[in-house]
Amino acid sequence: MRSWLMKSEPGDCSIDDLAAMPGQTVAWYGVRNYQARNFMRDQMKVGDQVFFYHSNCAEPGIVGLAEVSRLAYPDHTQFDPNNKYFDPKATLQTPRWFNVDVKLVRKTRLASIKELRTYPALERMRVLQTGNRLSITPVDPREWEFILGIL
DNA sequence: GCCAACGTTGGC
DNA sequence: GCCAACGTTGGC
Repeated sequence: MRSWLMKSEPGDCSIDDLAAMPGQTVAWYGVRNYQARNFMRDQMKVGDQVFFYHSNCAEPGIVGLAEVSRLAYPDHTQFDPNNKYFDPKATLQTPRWFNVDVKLVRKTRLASIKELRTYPALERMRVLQTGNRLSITPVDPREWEFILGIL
């Protein structure tokens, strides 16, 4: 089992939005970055652990634990011309974008990016590197355990 | 709102 | 296949 960090803009889907979803589950559609897509399509398994992270907001940071609840399948928004994630180069036969489903495990306190940066144990964590823009990053097992310990 | 960092696009 | 221009991300 692997561990991941997945960013979501709270204005788009916050941890409370996730908690209010049927089954507390959300389809992680809209990823349009190949590296992030490949993580979902090629590596994520049902049961993988996820830190749910709020990005591009007043208080960015980890706000909950989640898990992968469905293997990657074609992202339906790529086929819809009226959707902002529409991709004219994608077809039903050759979809370009995939997403997993993510299910809430539990909300946590906010572990802000500012706080996370204070821990030497996390100084190599992907999401804390300057210039990192990947919305999905693998989390080292030691980093996962460390963060669980401070939540 | 600023802007640094990064990914993508497209002309050559 | 290079690389400049452009668009986006996301912390601050």
